[in-house]
Amino acid sequence: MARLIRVEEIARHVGEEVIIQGWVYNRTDKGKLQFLLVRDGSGFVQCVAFRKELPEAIFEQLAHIPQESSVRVTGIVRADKRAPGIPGGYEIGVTGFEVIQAAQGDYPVALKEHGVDFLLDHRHLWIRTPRQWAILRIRATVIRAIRDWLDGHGYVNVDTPILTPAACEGTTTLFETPYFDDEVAYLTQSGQLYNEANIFAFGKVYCFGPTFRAEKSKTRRHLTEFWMVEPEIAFCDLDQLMEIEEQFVSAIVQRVLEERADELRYLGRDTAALERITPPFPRISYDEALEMLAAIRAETDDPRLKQLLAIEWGQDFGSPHETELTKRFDKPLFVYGYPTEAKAFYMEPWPGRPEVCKSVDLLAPEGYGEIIGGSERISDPDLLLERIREENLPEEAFAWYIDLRRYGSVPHSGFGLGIERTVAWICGIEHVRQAIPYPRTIKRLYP
RNA sequence: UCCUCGGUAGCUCAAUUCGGCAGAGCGGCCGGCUGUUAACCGGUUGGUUGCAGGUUCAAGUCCUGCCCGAGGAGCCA
Repeated sequence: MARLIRVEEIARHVGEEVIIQGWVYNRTDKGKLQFLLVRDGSGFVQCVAFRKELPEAIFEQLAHIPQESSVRVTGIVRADKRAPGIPGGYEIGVTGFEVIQAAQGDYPVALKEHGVDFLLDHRHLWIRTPRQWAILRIRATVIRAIRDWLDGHGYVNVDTPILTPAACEGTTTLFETPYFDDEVAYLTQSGQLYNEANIFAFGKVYCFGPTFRAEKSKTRRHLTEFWMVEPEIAFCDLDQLMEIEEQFVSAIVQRVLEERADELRYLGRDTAALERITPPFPRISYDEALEMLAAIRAETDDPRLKQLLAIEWGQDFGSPHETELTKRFDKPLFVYGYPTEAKAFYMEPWPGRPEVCKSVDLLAPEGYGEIIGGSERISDPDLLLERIREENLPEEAFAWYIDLRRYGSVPHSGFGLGIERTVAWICGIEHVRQAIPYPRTIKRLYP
């Protein structure tokens, strides 16, 4: 009696008669021989049907089944090196075929080249194709690795609000939404301030969810809605923070290598580059980074690059700076000790150098840019108040935040890791919009 | 907000420096083929050239304005 199986476990069923439920991804018509590539959500498998081996009516139905129809296929599993699919190398010799629904009308997403705009308009269908499917499977594994690592290291998941009364950081643009009785709420751009409250109850915490930035950024690294995991740790200084970050990021990458090898292979990812991602990661200071950039500028003959890399002490790095710096390393790169003026108000000053703060960014290799921003936070209430006043932030809104430093303040640190940039880097894809199921960009709210 | 590139069939694109019958491939449909890998071969289907004006005997092509998209800068994860 044939058993229902999932394609991802097909290797365990060689020689058995099985049932696959799924959708017709592609069909190759060879006349008396039909190849169906069927996907069932867990993988893609080739089903081979010969005219002489099936009742005529069934074979005719199979030979005309439209792309993306839902079907139930019965057949014998066999190993065959020629068989395409994910995992591939196995195929099903069809003994039975049942149509659940024949797809109606032409399917828009052909197995051919399409433009970006067309694909994004059809994102609800595009995610069925193997490349997008593989990326989103890896995203799910990244998220699971994140939660498993944090849960396994004593962190408590404490969720923070998405509707907030004010900016966490005054600098970036917020999405505004009407709230009851003529009030206004903002979509969160970080759970950090709430995380800081939560560590005084739980020690080590993280929040994980969507965050929103109304920046008019149009690049391959930006979305207006993106997911971020933000751990925050009590009794933790900047050095300890970097150790946590490199352990954390390495664990995520290694987990994907273990569990999503088929998907990485399908994407054509150079896995050797990922296998190198183990602690420790190189660490350079902002000052050292500036020296490196000056050296790179001196070496290059490209006037455009010279122009792009121009930077003065006090400025934050742009994308070109990050790319050039990370080119010199084959692991993620820590850059710490940014100028205070370039960073948020809550960052602890460097001892003896108030113009520098105890911040650290983690830059991904291969030009994927900043995947983590973090810092040690100010723990002294008076200093925090002073910084809030310097930045002209509304003091009343931060009353609760200053409270945290009054009742048992401790050195503490935290960071935020951007999920889509991390997934894009691990997958080796060109744009973060493919690393989230339904990307939201400045020009796109559909589907 | 700025810079660069683009918008022609359902999709991807072509249409000759210098205006002259709007085309091909793919997809769909019909037929052929027992090992295809985005199959291949033959036939067939398919157009408000982003929008609005203007110049001209004639505009996809030239001019003006607008709309939309992409990549990048700035900002950021």
